[in-house]
Amino acid sequence: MNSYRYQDIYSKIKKSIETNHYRAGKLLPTQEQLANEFNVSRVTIKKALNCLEKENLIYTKQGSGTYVKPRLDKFPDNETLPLDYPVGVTYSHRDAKIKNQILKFDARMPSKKEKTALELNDSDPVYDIRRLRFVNDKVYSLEHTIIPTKIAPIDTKILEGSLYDYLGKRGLKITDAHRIIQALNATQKEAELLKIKEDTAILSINQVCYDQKARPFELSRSIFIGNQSKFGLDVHLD
Amino acid sequence: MNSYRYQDIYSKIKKSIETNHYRAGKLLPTQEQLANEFNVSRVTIKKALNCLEKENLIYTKQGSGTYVKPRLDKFPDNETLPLDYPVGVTYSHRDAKIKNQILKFDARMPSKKEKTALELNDSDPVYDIRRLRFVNDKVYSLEHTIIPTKIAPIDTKILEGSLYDYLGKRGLKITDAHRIIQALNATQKEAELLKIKEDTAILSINQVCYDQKARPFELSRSIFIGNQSKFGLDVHLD
DNA sequence: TAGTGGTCTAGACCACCTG
DNA sequence: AGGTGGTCTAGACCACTAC
Repeated sequence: MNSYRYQDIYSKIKKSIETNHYRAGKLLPTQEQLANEFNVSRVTIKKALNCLEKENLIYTKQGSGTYVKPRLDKFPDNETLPLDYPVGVTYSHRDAKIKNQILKFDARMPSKKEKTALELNDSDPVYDIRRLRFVNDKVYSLEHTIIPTKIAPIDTKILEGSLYDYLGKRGLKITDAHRIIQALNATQKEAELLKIKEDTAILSINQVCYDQKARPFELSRSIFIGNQSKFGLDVHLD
Repeated sequence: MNSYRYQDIYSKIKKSIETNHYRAGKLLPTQEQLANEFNVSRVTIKKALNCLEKENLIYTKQGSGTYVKPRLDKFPDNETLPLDYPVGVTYSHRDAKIKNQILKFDARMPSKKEKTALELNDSDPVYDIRRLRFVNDKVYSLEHTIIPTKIAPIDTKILEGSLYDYLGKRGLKITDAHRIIQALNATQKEAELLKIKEDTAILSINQVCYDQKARPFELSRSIFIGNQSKFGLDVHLD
């Protein structure tokens, strides 16, 4: 029961915006009026409005009022994948048929770079995983993942499903990720695996994942076929 | 004078974290103690801490305390460009020598797609601009920009500098941008302009920019040479 | 059970925009 | 000048963690 007053109010106002009860570009009632309507203090209204503002649904102008933002409709085509959410295919293609082919599953000691990036001790081994991912039986991406073995025991069965779901169930939550994106020409080997011609443009995403305590727990590189994958990103500047 | 108590406290605590007075991974004083120390109410402390949490410098655990996050050092090499800030080169390469070569500067009526995307009336023309951008005398990117003429008068002089700076001075602030990123093989014409071989991988960024009222005011496509440009992104999930 | 962060109030004052 | 959002207080109670 995650039931706080401000969350309740937040949901109700949000619904009112979505159902066009509060019209885009128009003023919301004053915070005072809302406070009366919901029988709470103005501070609580403000908290709810702050959530809406963070979600880009409204904006406030001091001395003038609170306005509803016109709806910017995200990514209408399901082809476009959000770049600001976990890379795993499972999150994006909810309704599609996902398959993972495991090309490599091994454990070894980390390289110097890996040890540094994952903040490991000399005694900590890592899993070294390569997977080819299919969406609706079509080759979709190639992933290389490094995870310390101490994070969680992993087997091939898990790797055929969603790794993030598995880790999530064990209490490990991704809260931050650091990504580096680059366009490259596919090497011969990459092209072979992705069933494309050599030198076809691919999108490469290097990622470090962090948990809530900012401890790194995964290092990965994913590559996608350029003309088959679009990534979208909504930037918000303060 | 943007001087609020919570901002002041925010800055002071931030400095204390940066100077390692409050150590990474360790507990901060309780909110109560901080409230006494700064002679404010606990609510004000909380507001300051919320700002720090939003910036990813601390995290709170109910019933336990407030912890300092280990520092994740952004993008150490200046090669990597932030993907969550304006695309313009001027923002990124502060210390480099920037030059813009104008390939095309024209005004015309918008296409149907452009008219829709920019929410234009039948009578609104747009500027159609193509620029080749150089960093330290090296070809860096190719940009195609569409801007309604009613947004601001633009001339070639302005286009040789930073368009965003110019628009900013006129009171137009980018607050949101919607981007679509894709890796592609350069066409013959693109390759020629960027002085690369045909089919070299390029990174394409399509962008719609919005002002504070969520009104679109710019449509652009920028392409970058794949193996010369890396883009970075810090993702934060709630 | 004790201690910490999370929420909420009622009222006050400040900063800003609009007529 | 009047009205709106932004900040701040002092105190209360709730929810969670750790022991």
